[in-house]
Amino acid sequence: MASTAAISSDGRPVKKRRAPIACTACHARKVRCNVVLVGQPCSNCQQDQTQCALHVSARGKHKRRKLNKDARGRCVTPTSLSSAGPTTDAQVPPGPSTDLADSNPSISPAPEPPSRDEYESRANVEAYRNIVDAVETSGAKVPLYVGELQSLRFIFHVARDKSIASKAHYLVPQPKRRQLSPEEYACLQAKGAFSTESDDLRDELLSLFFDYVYPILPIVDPYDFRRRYDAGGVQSISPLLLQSMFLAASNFISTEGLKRSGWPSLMHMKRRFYERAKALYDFEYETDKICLIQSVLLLGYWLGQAHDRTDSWHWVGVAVSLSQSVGLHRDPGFSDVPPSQRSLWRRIWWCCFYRDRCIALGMGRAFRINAEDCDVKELTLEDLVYTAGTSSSNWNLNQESAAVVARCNSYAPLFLEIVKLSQILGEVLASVYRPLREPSPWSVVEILEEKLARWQVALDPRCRIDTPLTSLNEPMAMTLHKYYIQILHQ
DNA sequence: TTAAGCACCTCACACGCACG
DNA sequence: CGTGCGTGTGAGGTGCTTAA
Repeated sequence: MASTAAISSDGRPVKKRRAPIACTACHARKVRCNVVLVGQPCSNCQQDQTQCALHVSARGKHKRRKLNKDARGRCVTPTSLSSAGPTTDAQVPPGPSTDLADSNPSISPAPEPPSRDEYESRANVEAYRNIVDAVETSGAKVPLYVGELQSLRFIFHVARDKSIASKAHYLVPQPKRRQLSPEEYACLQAKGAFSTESDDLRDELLSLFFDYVYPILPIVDPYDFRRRYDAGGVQSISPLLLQSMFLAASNFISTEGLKRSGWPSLMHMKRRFYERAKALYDFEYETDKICLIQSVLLLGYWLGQAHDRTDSWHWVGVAVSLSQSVGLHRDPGFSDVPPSQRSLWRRIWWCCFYRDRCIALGMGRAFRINAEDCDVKELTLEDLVYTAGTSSSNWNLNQESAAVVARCNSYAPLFLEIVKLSQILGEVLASVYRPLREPSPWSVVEILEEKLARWQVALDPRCRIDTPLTSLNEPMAMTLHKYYIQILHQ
């Protein structure tokens, strides 16, 4: 009755499948609803100009009675009668049974045309397979995250392709840069978005970046960055990333450096770097999401004014959102992602984590990252230290770049401690920021105090302000960062 | 055209059985 | 004995059909 046998073009009866869910209006009128096929509003609601709301199912919420063992087998219900009759497609058990039918042509029914649902799944599988097959091609790669088994990966699951369904992270060819219209290009040019500054100022800003920004926000791989910079010059660096690095580094420029640069004031300089980067971001110039995340994290260094819509809070939110969209919050597991990429992704994720906690503390708001939704491995020294080759002379970098990478290596323990402190800070914030809950009991405060005390005891000696200098070559910036950690702790 | 009775479909859970 | 799979069954839901 419900599944009426309509007649197909070749004369065979075609079973009409029921919709898995009907809208409240169709449900009330007891008429066929196509909300699943066409989306809201369904055809009936559209025709009647009524609101199309989905009916909340109570299925599965009712506790079932225990079955009477004796009654089983003897009692023949209408359901069991219907099951004994001609099987509907819904009653065909999934998996091997269909394969068995396929292997025996004598008992296999005539092939049926795919249903609409099946057809759409096949088309999606094909589309995603093309992406996955493209992984083998050479050239720049960007991450693709297909989520959990109940999301896009479900499509692969439908296709019973276990090798695909077991992975969520992929590296796929980087999409081509969007073709800018002449007006857009002229606008970016007018803002100076492609300006690389004079050689002296650029080198000074990049040097400041790696000494003052990188130790507490190691979002780029210094070896990879300097190697590309040495080989391909400034043209090999993304304009968006470059302007963002300039912005972050300009906070640390000396008075003499500012005078030499020719900019009228520090504020003027920072505003221009920010406007250039923001213009590149708004025109969607950059297609590599990893590069986008690195850049927007740095844009968080723009403090702006009280009424600014795009302040640090905004940019950290964008960075966290983008990171989650490419799956940086999840461990890549068995995915074919090389170790160097995994390390970089981990660093970027923990940078997001640290900035999220830090901005939440500074602005007195709730943090965005729920630690329970993330299973990224803890950061280690190996993720932050470039060790290939025994000495910097083997690194295939020029002398200046090798010195930068060596200094970055020495800063590594600082960020490890910052991450540990951020994790405790998150717990402290969660215990304080409870608008709808009872204040945390004193016992929780004591536990957190103990955690902080334990962190201080276990603090890496290289990060302590009371530890004597290990070497006369220790950079001045190191001392500054040690004090920063102490302030963060207090 | 609309309202509603009711056949039967779908889902989730209980249970039995095979297998390691 | 534990685990996984297949099957039976109760409950909720859909929508065909018919009467008003």
